[in-house]
Amino acid sequence: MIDIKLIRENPDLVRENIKKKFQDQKLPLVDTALELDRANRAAINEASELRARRNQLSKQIGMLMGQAKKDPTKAEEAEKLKSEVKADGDRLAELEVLEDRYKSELRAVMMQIPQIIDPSVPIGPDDSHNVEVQRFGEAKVPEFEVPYHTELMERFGGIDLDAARDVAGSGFYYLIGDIARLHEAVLAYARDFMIGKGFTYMIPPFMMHGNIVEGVMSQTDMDAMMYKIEGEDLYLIGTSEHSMIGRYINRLIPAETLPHTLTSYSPCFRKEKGSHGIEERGVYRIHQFEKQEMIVVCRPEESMDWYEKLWRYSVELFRSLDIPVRQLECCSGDLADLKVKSCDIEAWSPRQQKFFEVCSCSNLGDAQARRLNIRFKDADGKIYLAHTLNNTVVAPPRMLIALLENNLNADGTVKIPEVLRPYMGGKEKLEKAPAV
RNA sequence: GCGGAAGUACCCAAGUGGCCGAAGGGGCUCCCCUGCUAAGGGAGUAGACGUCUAAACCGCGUGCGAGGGUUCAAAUCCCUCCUUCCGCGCCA
Repeated sequence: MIDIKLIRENPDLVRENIKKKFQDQKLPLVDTALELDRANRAAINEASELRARRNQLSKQIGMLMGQAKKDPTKAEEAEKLKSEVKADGDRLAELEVLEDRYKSELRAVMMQIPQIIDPSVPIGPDDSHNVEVQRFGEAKVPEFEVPYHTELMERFGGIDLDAARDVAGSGFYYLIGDIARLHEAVLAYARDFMIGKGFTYMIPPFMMHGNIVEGVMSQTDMDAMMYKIEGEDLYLIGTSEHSMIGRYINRLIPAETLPHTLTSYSPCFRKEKGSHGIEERGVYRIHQFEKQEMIVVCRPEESMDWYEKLWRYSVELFRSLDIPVRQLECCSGDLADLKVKSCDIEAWSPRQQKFFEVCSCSNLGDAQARRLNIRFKDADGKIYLAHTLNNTVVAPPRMLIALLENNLNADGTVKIPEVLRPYMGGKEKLEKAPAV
């Protein structure tokens, strides 16, 4: 959400931004917002004048009522004033309804107007125009054939999708034995990696109220992603970012504690509406997965530096697991409405001989902060909206695909990267095992 | 889940319809006094949001857990919800 003042002062900038995001159908919203804003302020002004009058007269009535005990004529005066105040009551009630209506209509419109994107964001209509910025590590194609990841996992007795379908439907999994252990090893390693970078480890709620959902994501994302608990004002989180940012609702953060650099663990639940391609079977796109996340809440002028740091942490982590990656920058049309700038870290798939998304790093600017009222008080006493960022450290089910494929040996075993071995009881490789 | 109590500013806390946007402490800030001190005295201390404004000050409005209602007028009366505490029950 952007500042209404920006629309008042510079509507053309806002329109230009909408065009850059190829959302021309939203252009009329700018005028709608201006109109509602004007009407809203007019209603506020008239209503507060009436309230001021009422307050004043009511005070006089109070005094007259007091005096009426000695002097009965004062009671008549009081009655006269009462009817005067009452006469304004209807108009005030009308204005109050208008105020509420304009306010909520304006908010609804403002929620649809996209965040102003960073000037550095490449312009393009959709994800086909995303830009590869840089590669890290050598993307190798082995001599031997690399099987589909579910087949690899089955080789080590590590997955049962059939039973998961019976129990919860497609999009769920049982991980078993060393694969399950490797999954947890990756999470534990990622957690410690971020703690080593000075981040604070946190485990947030896995459910949240509707108002938090609205604060952290756009309506379209919400419809496509979120599971609601029946009969309760509760949603399952789609990522720990949701409840981690929600934690800051209505907070006035002491400036000296900034930046807040946090790393959170949570399971994530997503509807993943619609059907997906043959390459998204197995544990690639699922309704439930686990993720280690990084969250930063910082001063506005620092958010771009943090953005750079955050995606580099992802690269560093994947490189420490011998997985080649690349940075892919989101173009304007592919950028979610709340985001100022965003990029994906993609891991190399030797089987597909292409990169696939494993991390998503975003600078939300003040968009979430304005929706959720997340502010900080500076040393000079002034109050500003904070900036929020998030990035994946690692989401193990999906990243295991890259891990298994890139560390596959010719003999069919999988090398366990050294950094993970302490979390695997010292084990150096995965070997054939029967499924249980 | 059942029963009971409570939510007032940074903290504690008074306040049951009208000069209450809110007594009194503590804390904090500033000042004064004093050389032996975790002493005494004085002053200040509702922030925030909205509106007005070129902007700021001022003014006005909102604001006593949240949302409704009654009333000329609500911290105060009524309703709903949330949270916390104490019992009982249940459960990792």
